[in-house]
Amino acid sequence: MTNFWLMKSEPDCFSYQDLVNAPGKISSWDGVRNYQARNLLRDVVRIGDGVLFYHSNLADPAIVGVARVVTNGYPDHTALDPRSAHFDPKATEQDPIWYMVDVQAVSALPHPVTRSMLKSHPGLFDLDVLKRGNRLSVQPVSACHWSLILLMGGMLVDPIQRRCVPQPEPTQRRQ
DNA sequence: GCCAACGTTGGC
DNA sequence: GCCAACGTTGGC
Repeated sequence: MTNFWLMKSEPDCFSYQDLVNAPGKISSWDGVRNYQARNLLRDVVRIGDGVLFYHSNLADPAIVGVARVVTNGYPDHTALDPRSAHFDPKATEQDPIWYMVDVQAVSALPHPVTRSMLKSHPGLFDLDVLKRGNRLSVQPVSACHWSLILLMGGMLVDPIQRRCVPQPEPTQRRQ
């Protein structure tokens, strides 16, 4: 069963283009230091899951691309490195505390789906990232929201599920 | 175990 | 740059 996620990153720190430029278009998603997100990365996120790449902390935050999870969760070794910005003195080899997955860029959205676009779509009123004060850097996305956001971004073929994106049922039909 | 203080996130 | 929301820390 494929699950879908939204992952947030400040593009000044790590952008979707940085992921595209990485060897094999793959990078570890390291530095997550929140227990709720850690639990998702360690226990729930799985190889093959789809990722919406969200650029945060901008004048106009936006979902800009699709990525794929290419590893299950494994210990985030940057927590053990005193030189790392994400060093955690409580982490040890025996108890790494923090976990990460690797993600691979799949396709940029033909056009970014901005936060204001997300907010203005009635089908996305309950999207987690739009909720006030939601700071979780890894958030679950429903299959419906996933498809809808791909369509809004101009992507007609789902590159994760390898099929046409299902068109939403028209709510009204002309005679 | 409570809770005030503090640091961080991130939209605006 | 402001500030609300949230998570963590640490004194008690």
